[in-house]
Amino acid sequence: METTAHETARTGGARPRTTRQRTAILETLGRQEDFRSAQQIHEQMRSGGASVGLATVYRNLQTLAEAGQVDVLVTDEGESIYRQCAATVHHHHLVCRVCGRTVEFEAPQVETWTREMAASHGFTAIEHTMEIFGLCPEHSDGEDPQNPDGAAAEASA
Amino acid sequence: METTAHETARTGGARPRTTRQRTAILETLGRQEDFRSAQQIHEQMRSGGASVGLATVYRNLQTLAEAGQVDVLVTDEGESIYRQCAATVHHHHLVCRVCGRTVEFEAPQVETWTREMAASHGFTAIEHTMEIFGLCPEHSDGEDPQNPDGAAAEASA
DNA sequence: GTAATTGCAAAGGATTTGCTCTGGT
DNA sequence: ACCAGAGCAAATCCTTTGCAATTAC
Repeated sequence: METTAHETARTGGARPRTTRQRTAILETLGRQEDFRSAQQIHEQMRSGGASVGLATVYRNLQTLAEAGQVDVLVTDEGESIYRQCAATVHHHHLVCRVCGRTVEFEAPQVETWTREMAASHGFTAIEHTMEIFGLCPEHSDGEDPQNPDGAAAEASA
Repeated sequence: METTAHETARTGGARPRTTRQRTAILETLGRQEDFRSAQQIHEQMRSGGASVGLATVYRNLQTLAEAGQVDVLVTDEGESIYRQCAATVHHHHLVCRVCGRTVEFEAPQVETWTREMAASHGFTAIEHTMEIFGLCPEHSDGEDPQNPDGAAAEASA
């Protein structure tokens, strides 16, 4: 992929440069408490007066995601949405279908259980995804318990 | 589901016409024991001698998915993959990252736990997704012949 | 006979990539 | 100065859609 001749012999030796755009993106992410798509973030930044290219936003989000600095989710429409999470360890999300508000949580027992279950089938190198969607307290009152939106996994704001 | 009966439009059901293509698609799905993308299915059908348009495959898979006759998963690359599952009730999947071999399973305790957890945060109308990926027994030891990328970047959450 | 279905091919939408220019360090 | 990073547009990829020709019923 990349044959870097000049490489600081450092593990994962990518040292991110502090550019105006990168800073702005991180700052924007810091304000979000919900998941947003790259395009939404880009548009939001522009509205806020920042001058950033869409490709740059995509590239940075990708980098940040790989670095584990942001969490990524893929909606059922195949769109990637990002969020800067407080937790740095493996965790899951409880997302409000209406406002996108997100609660992070850990589920040690689920981790254990899935691992055992998978192992019992002879599977290794196990990984998993788990997301919970619902209506947050603010959007629960008097709402229809049967949401017309089937398995919608949209986090629109 | 193959009863050739005269159904009055009562059960809110649109009556799908029995076309050569639709039949072929269903038959192909019946043979699969793993998740496949629309394009893969289409190609496979063509290789098998069937003459079907890609759009038709997409349209039918969409219809079948809505009807609950097939399960859909969205990969981390945003591609939709389909599979005709044995279980008709809510269930999850344990999928091999190499060959796609899939094991269906139920996880009542997880269902319960997530429900309680979400409720404790005041959330209602709870729904969730959970998929497990790994390497099946056959692909656990050796390397991945197609994906020289052992550690997949699963959108863990 | 009539309307649903098919089939291209063109259109869409999200994300990536080539290449040049800019700006950190 | 040097090279990672930014920008923009063209290029990809998957999926959807418009519309005439088919075909099930």
